[in-house]
Amino acid sequence: MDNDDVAKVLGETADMLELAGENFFRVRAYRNAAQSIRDQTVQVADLTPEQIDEIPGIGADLAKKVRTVVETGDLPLHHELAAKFPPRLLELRDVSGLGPKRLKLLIDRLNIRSRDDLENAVKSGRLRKLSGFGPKLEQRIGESLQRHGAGQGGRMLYADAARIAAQLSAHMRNCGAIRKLEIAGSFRRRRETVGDLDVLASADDSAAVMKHFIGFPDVTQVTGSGETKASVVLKGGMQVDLRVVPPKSFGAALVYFTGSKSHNVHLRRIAQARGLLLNEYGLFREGSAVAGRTEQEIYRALGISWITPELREDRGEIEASAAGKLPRLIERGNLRGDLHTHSLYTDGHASIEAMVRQARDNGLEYIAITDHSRRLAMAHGLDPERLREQRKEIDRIQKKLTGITVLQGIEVDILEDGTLDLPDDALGALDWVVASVHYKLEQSSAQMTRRLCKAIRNRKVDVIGHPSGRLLGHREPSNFDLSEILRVAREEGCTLEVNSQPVRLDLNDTACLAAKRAGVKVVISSDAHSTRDLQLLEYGINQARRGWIEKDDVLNTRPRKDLRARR
DNA sequence: GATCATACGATCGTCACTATTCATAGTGA
Repeated sequence: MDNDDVAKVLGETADMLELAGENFFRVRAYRNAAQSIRDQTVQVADLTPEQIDEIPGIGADLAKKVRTVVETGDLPLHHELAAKFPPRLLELRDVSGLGPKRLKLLIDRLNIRSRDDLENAVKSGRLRKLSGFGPKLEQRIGESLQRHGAGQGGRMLYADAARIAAQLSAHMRNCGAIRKLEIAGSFRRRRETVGDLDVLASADDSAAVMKHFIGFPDVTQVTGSGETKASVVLKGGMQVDLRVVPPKSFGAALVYFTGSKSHNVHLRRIAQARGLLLNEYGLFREGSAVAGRTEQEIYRALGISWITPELREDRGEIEASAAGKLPRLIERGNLRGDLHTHSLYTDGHASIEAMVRQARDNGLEYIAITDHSRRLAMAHGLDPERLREQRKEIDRIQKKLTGITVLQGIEVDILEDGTLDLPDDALGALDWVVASVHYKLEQSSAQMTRRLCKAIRNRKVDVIGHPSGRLLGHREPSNFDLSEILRVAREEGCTLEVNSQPVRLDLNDTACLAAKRAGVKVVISSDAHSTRDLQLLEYGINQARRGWIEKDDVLNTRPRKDLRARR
């Protein structure tokens, strides 16, 4: 059990307690504990009960329960509650417009037990007849269901897939028969969501590899198993396919299974034009192998240089490679600072000092603390008065700590008319201003374009945070005219954020590419709400790399003194 | 269920928006 597993049990317990009508504060205690555990940088499994008790938000009772979860993988309370509700109920948690109260009503009155039940109830118009429901709610719920079903198509966030991939790779490495191992597919291309994992192994004894693979502890079902191929379903529903190939074909298979499909089609066309045949077994001329052992070998034989998986979408990378003009993509080591982070002043879970120390330990030269502005009441957003208090604390910390520069920033809300949630003089006193939209995201494209452009034109604004506002699997991006936004950003010298939260990754890859082509700089930021979150930069980097972003396209690769050319 | 602290019992992020019972409950950030 790692921290995320433990947190998941507590979080689900909270959900079910809430549904059972439990005291709201008890529910929140479980939720807070789950969050606290997610924030930990050490594994709770390695801690004594006393040490667990010291984690904020965890008292004697929950500490005991955490130990139980760690030791048994389960919690009696969780078990008990789960027995009271339909087994597939938790899949309804994320439906927009459905909270615990309405969900409870649906279970009790309409005997809704799954997504399918709910979908049928919506279709037959039964929802609107319930007291408290009406046509509009019914429609909203129907739309949300559709978005979930179609939009993500059962895909998992990259970060979640990465966790599974790491565990699986560790397991597979214990298999002596394996010579080489890669997880290919969209995971290797670092797409923002991943449908399934394609594991590729090279070995002479494939039977031994098969056996070892099926023995992975999280396997719940073996859906196929032959001599060189096996498919399993893991706990949590992720499908994993394994292919075992001989070493002489490993490179070819890796190209083939990494994709994308359109990239592969393009490669095969090039092979054909040269009188070659490319497939998953190798590159052949008149039946005899020309290449196949490594990817490099294959690309070289096709007359182009190796292309990093993130670029393999047939968006011009093959032409660029042929012309020797592949971009030198941004790397984690290029980033000097993080320009979007939160602290206890609003909805962060760590003190400013803790955030700064962690950033320094991570090798950053500067960090901007950018808490929310007052419009976000739930986060206890800052007004000018509290901003001044925060400035004093930052100054104090800056005096105490060397080796890192602390900037005072803000994540100021862009109000619905495009004005900002704080007056210009308050913003003017700050070192860094992120401006973001957090509500009324469903405006028309014309309205949203105007709103964002107005914010961009405000000279106090340095960067637009998570520009589209999307939440993968939960909320569609808002509509706006990207080329107009880019035109104005370019004109004004304003930058756009690549937010590294796994559920955001916003700008997305194609928008990154559009920004680069429009001459607009991006800022890659963690939007960290805890010290642990500061590591999320990795995911923003992935997305930026998929969007052809190079070091010079990214503002926070510059030294602190060169950050604000704009004002 | 955790935390604070007149040490047992009170307190625990807030507010805008939506839909419906049009003043209020529920949700969402």
